[in-house]
Amino acid sequence: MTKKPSLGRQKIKIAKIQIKNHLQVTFSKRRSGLFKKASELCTLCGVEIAIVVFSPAGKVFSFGHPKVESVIDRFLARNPNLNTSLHLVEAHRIASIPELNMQLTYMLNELEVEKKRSETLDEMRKTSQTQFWWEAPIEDLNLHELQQLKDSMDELKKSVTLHANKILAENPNSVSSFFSHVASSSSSSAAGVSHVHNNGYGYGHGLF
Amino acid sequence: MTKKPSLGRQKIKIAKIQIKNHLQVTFSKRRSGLFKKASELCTLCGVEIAIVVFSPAGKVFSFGHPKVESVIDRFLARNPNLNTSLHLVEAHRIASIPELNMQLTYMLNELEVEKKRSETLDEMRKTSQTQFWWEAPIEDLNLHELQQLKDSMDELKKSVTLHANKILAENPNSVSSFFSHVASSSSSSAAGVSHVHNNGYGYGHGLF
DNA sequence: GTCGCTATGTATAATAT
DNA sequence: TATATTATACATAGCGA
Repeated sequence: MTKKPSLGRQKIKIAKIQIKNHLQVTFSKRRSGLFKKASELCTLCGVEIAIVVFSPAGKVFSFGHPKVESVIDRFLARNPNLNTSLHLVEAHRIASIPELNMQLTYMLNELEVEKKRSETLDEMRKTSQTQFWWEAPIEDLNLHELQQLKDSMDELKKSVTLHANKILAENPNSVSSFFSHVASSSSSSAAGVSHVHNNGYGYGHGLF
Repeated sequence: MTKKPSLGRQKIKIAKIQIKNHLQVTFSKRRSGLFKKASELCTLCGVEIAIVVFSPAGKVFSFGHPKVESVIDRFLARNPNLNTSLHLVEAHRIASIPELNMQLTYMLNELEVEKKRSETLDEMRKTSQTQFWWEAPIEDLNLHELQQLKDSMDELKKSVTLHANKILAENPNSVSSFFSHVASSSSSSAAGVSHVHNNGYGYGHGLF
């Protein structure tokens, strides 16, 4: 009984595999290999990762740690682009007050965090005798965030102002006292949210 | 001169690497290895793939064929329920527009305080001679939060636009008075900001 | 952070079941 | 189509520069 020994792993060119059966086998093996590598990378280095693969047949395979969606969300949040913007616009087309509520709650959360960080920096500055505030890397970075937060807020305010002026110009006699209570009422609402500090998106604070 | 020969590749346990330098090297090598494998899978099998990795320092690395965004969009299109914004919409109740106005006004007022405080601290940073704190690697982590905030604000702007236009058509006086209040309360600060640092992903001075 | 090096651990091409 | 076997191609740990 002479059995034919395996030739072992053969070298292949990295080019589209033409034999369909080979392609299917190779895809299956390499896909699992890729996901295994990704899993090891997660464990070894404690990183977040997401992999999405569409097979030649259009079937989707994915790997994610901790979850594909969370990593994608994080990625999209930092890489806004035309495609995702279009998605967001579409999402808002059917969105309503509740979503505005969520968004503003989230913004207020961030503002609270920034305020606390800013206060911490102030405290450090006032009592800094053994350590200067800029020697604390993490807190300093928060200042960076604060700066950018301020810029972003300025942008928002500018937009509001511009648009308000525009509307006023178009509706000169539309000024009424319908919303005149807003300014005086804002302080009470401020107390209602000042404690919000969870790091997720805010829920159910009924701001809008 | 006896030079110590390399021990060659050693077997390792798949567990979190504790030595930081070691972890960094391993992450870099395995990340490139993973991307190479993904590239080969693309070429061999002609598939679409996207990989997103957040390093321990919060830096993002990605690989995509043909593009990360296109694959992610395709993935999200298949999983509409996983869209964060739409998911959160379901968890909210409808509230009133006037309260939205209150919160926005409050937010703008708080912004004034935070902006001033930020500017003060910024001056301290400029007069210091220490290394630039924003070059620290952990910056990206906080930047992520900031990006989310920025995105939320942009989304809010878009949402308010839609609703404002809608309400304007139904009740022009109410909307106008709301914006007139905001405009007057923020005019002073707006004048104080001669320019806006957007970080490359700003929307400029787009109107609502 | 990157790259080169070397010895070795691992993935996998071809094949068979 | 998935899994097992083998011999080999490839990836990479440890160490420097």
